[in-house]
Amino acid sequence: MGTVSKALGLLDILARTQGPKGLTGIANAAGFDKATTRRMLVELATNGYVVQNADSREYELGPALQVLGKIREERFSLYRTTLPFVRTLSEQTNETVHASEYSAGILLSICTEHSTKPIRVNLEQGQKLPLHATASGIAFLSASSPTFIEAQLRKPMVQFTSKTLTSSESILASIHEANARGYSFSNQTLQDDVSSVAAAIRDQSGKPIGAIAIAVPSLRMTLNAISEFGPLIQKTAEEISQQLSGRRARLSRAS
Amino acid sequence: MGTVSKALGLLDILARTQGPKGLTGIANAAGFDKATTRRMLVELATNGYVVQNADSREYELGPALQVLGKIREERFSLYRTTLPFVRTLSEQTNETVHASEYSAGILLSICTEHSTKPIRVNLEQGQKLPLHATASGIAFLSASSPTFIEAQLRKPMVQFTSKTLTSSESILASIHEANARGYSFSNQTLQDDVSSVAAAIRDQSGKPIGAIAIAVPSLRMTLNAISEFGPLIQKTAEEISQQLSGRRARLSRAS
DNA sequence: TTTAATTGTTTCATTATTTGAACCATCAGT
DNA sequence: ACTGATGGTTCAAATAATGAAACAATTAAA
Repeated sequence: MGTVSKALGLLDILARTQGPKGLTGIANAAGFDKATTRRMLVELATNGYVVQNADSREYELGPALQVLGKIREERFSLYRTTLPFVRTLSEQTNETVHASEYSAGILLSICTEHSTKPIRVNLEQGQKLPLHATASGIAFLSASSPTFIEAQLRKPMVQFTSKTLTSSESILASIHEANARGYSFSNQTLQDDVSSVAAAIRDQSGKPIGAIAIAVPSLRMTLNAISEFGPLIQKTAEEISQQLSGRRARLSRAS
Repeated sequence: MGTVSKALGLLDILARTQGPKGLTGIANAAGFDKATTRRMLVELATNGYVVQNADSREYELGPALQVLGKIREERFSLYRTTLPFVRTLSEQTNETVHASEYSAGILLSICTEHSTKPIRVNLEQGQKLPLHATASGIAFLSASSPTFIEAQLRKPMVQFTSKTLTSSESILASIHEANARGYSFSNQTLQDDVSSVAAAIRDQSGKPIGAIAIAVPSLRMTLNAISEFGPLIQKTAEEISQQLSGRRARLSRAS
């Protein structure tokens, strides 16, 4: 692993843990030496990616991330487009709904709205969704080219739960099912007791760029629920894809 | 410069230039070798910080930045707090208004609203504001501790325009003036034909954490304008500081 | 108050990664 | 087919990263 990835890993740690963290805590979490960790944090700090509290000496995410995030959002905002859809879908179903964007072999959850029910699926900001072990991933694959699918299936697949599918054959079967139905379905493949339905979001050319999913406690994911949520998520994904392709002109005319 | 800083510099380049960029373009802009640049871009890409268009092979900022930016914003959002103030101030004055946050020796512009006048000050997203050469910086310094000021004045100060102040004495004089008036004033110290008034934003303890400024084409920055904008920016900065300290409880009660 | 323990910071010889010139591959235009 | 760009790859040499250990500073315990 290169030095850059290690440093970026520190950002991930700061993002995942709530609140600021001390040097040794970060070093332990990352598995790096104190000295190494510190040098990286200092370097990140001089670039504004983290800030160190002058009193407590603890580190936190820095303003540069906000700046870059906002620039990225202005240029290409799957987030902005999906947000209203995710919201309404979550209100309609009162279940957790999330959109994700493909990047570097995985889907990155970019937009989540939680159910208000006492038992609900909880999703962290920026949760990583492996292609082989999530409904979103299967939906994404089912909208991908055969060569892409092949390449992904050749990669090693982590077994997250006892129900995670890790063989090419079983994944291909899921993909075919998803293609037949128009949406994908996963049952506890990434986390125990979580089931999801998902559909791919596509760009103008039809190439998938992400996915949207409804994540439900497996208890509530009955056949009835599937047949209600499935078509819903399929329709929503299509609407988002359409808005991403065609409607830009119309939107800018209106503003 | 460490490898990490170099890689982060690439992100900066992608942020500054509009739209995607090819490998050689980025390498040239950064002044690194193609091979070096590529290795870094690949590493950034595998972490989601940049994405490469599969067809054009061009690179762009990646979704990880949005994710981290949003997490940071949730935890500590000077941006969210200042945005409404920046907006109303910009409407009131019809001039460019921007807020900035201190990080690693400079102020980072985090929130800008532009004037609608044909001649206006234009400010890039994430513009870096050196402490010695901007009204925001002087305002920030004038709210800082003597030891901090001293440390900053010992650093080398870049001469951006013919009017940039680069001696400790002249900067100290500006700081004292700002303290006397309650707001700072700069005249073409960073860019030609741009004048600004600014005031510091403080946290609970009174320590400055950023600044807010009105940036005006020097032509329009008359004595009248200064005496109108100055007290305005001072009052706004105080309101923001108050909201950052005390009002969190009240706001959450209201929601 | 003294002692011990914890955390942050610096150093420096060792080690491993980064570097960049040269090379190859691919594509677009002539 | 030739030419000039651009993206991508290789590998010995150069350099930067590493981490154990020492040190400092702060906090907790005795």
